[in-house]
Amino acid sequence: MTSRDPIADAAARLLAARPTASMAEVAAAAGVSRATLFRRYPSRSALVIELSRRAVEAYTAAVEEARLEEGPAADALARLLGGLTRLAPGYGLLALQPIDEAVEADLLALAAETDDRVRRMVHRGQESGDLRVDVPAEWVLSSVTWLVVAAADGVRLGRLAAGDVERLLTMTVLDGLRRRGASAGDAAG
Amino acid sequence: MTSRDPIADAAARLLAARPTASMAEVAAAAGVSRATLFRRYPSRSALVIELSRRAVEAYTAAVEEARLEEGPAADALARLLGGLTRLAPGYGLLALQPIDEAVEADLLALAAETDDRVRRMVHRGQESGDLRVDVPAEWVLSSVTWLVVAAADGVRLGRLAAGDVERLLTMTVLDGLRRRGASAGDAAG
DNA sequence: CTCATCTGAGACATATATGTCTCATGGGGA
DNA sequence: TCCCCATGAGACATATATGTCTCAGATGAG
Repeated sequence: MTSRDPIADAAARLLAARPTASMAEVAAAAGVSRATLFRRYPSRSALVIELSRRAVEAYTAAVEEARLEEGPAADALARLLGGLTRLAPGYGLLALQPIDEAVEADLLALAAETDDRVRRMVHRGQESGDLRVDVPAEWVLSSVTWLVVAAADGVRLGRLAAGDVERLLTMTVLDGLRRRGASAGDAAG
Repeated sequence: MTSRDPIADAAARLLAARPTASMAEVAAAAGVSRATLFRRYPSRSALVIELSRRAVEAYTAAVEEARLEEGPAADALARLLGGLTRLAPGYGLLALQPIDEAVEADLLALAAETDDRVRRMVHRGQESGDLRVDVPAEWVLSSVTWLVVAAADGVRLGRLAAGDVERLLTMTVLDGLRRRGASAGDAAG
């Protein structure tokens, strides 16, 4: 996950994994001094807002790139998982940072449009027989979001190989959500 | 999730959902004053250690109650999910609290024995043909752990009904991890 | 070589959180 | 009714974190 701002990237990774980290620790993780961090971001709150904005943008971009309206829903879901797997190490648990409520409301509103695209993909998959109908789109959204965090955490702890997680995720999520009887590669049940 | 100590229960729930909450906020959530909280737990660190100990104990008890050595592994996994679903609201993200490294090492060692029981259940399920063999036990452990957190989070946010989550989890996790061709209730593929 | 820009280090002020202590109050048991 | 225990509230001290500022040094461009 790359961005134009290595300080923001390092900060996001640290705060995603360690929500209670101080600004001194964030600066150290970013390889700069506290003074430089504060030159770039005037407060911890400003930093968290910026990182949260980037997280929502990255999520929206990943959903865009997954082209959820194209092809079988299962394939679209696989593409989505690929994109989100790349985001999770840097953004996964950032939502745990305290943030101004008005800003949070704005960000949630932005993310809501993107969430809706995912829901619509789930619904069309259920209508086409591609995805199981006994699972609400809400659960698909939640489980996908948290499983990419699980994958990132497993890699961070050295329990999973980074090269394996996308395949594992895709396999297990698809088999958990696909309609019974459908298999990988099938377009019909 | 009930315990003999309502202060500890409330503290665990708050810190699981909001890792950056202060002791004042913990006290408020527990319905006691800061003075009383400090009478019961001499420091934030002491509180976090106690809550972490309880989390590991509860995890161990849930794995014990799931009787992972009995019956088909898929059934054992379903029982485990049921037990862990009840734990997640109170303990899910508690691991994000900073804790003394020596204490953490002790707790990890305790949890490791319980983790091994889960791994053994996965292995015997793979040997018996009950669970898919292309997914490492590590991923089973990770995904189960984080999906129960996802379920708890979904309920907390009002997106999922508490009564539904165990069924949704069990269905989707089992279908994601079961060997291809096996179905609910089957003992053979 | 000079100058502008950026940075790190550390001092300092402020804010917040933690932890301690004291006193008044309330509840329950004898 | 009395006494003991537990509690809340708030004051206070200490620690930690945040945020600001200044100065020296390094780097790169002209």
